[in-house]
Amino acid sequence: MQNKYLQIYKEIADQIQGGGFEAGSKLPSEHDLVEQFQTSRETIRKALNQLAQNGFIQKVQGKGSIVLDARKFDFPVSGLVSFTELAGMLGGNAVTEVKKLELIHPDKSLQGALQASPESEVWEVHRIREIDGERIIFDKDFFKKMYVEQLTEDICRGSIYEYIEKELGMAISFARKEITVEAPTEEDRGYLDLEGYDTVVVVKNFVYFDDASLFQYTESRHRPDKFKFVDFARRTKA
Amino acid sequence: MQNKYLQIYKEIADQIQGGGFEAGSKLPSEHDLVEQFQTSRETIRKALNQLAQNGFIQKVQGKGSIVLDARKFDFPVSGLVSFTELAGMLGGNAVTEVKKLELIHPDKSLQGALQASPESEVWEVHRIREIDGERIIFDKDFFKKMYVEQLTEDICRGSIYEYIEKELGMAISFARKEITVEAPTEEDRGYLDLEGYDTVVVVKNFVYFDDASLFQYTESRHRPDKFKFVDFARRTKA
DNA sequence: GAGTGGTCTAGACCACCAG
DNA sequence: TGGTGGTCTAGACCACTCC
Repeated sequence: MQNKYLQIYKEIADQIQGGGFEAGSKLPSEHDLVEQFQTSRETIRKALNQLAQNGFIQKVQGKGSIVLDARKFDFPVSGLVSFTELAGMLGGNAVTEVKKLELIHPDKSLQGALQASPESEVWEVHRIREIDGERIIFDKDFFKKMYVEQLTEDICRGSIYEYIEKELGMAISFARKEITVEAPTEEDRGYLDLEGYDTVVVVKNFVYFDDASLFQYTESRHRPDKFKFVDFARRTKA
Repeated sequence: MQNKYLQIYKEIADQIQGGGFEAGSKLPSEHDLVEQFQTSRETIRKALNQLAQNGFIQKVQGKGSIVLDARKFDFPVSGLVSFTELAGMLGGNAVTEVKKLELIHPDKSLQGALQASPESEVWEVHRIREIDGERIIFDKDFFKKMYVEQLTEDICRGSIYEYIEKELGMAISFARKEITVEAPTEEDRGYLDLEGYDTVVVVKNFVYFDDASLFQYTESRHRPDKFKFVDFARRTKA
């Protein structure tokens, strides 16, 4: 165990999710929590700030911390509903098919997106995501080879993300997403079961490491009817 | 003037945006900043955490704070590219047309979305957003009347948001967004210049006040080719 | 080992909300 | 007026990076 404020965060978060605190009621005051957890007030405040950022409570000056209804928001609190979550929601079976797995030299536009030189090597991965036999999502990933030496079809069938964090021990720090709607390319038509839809939802993802270096560029191309994105934006104070 | 850490945040943010710090270089250490601003380290750290959250810097333990290239990201850092920003980007003229402005009693689905009783009164506002004569966005807004007594066409032609924060002095605290793609309704076809597109991008917005009460529900329905959403997600530590 | 950011403390004063 | 959260301080120790 470590990180006292994270322990406190987890304990309170569990209590809220488990119904230990009623939605709409108030948390004990920071002063009370200091006594309860035998710690300093700033540490309690760090835990409460995490709770507020993650949608568990809402802090109101002069009044207290109001417990929000965490269950009202079908998870995740924020972010793209991922392929496996989507499959779970729809109750279907999820299959990933790797269509391409090659080392390439980046072209002009990719050099810009990845901040890579023309001579550098880049993994290009194409994956099709199927649910109940329907090809719903076409994922195009580009990784700098200097960060990921080996990439196999097996790894690609799972979550490349997870592989990198767990196996390679590199911390993915933040990501910038852009969502637009475009006309399908020939590639899209070949890969996806578009069923008459003449648009695809394109999610462009720029993923960075902890040291601020750009690591991955991904395009996720979705059939429009199966797409859902959820964002829980919050004005945070420090 | 107040809030020392916000002043420090602004000063450093301005320097980064003005090119005073090279992208990729490092900020002075927290220790140095303590001396420079004659304050305590925790205050400096609050300012730096804000900078990190807003995409100006990236903190790396044991190394320092790396300056990111703020200009690389066309603004805003995060969030829906709003109507007026969109108009600015496209260089066109923006016009808002108010199609409906009425007090209604919420139906079943709206009662759920707004957490309102059937007897309560709710403002319903329909607005069409035009750029260069093309009707691009159809905004459907619902406000609880208990929060906003008066609403005029004039107010609706501008930003209702801004009106509430500035005039009514209520602090809007956080919002939950859901983005999906749907087939256009008859209403959409009547209001928007869809030009053959057979989808609309639907952004559902749930807006809350500081005291965690739900205040507004909005549906923003976009012609797909003019839609863009940007999200700058970040793993934050406290 | 020197320097960096990450956590934690114990106390202070302020701004805001309620009765 | 008493209780709440918001800011700020000065110091301590730890974990990590780099030489």
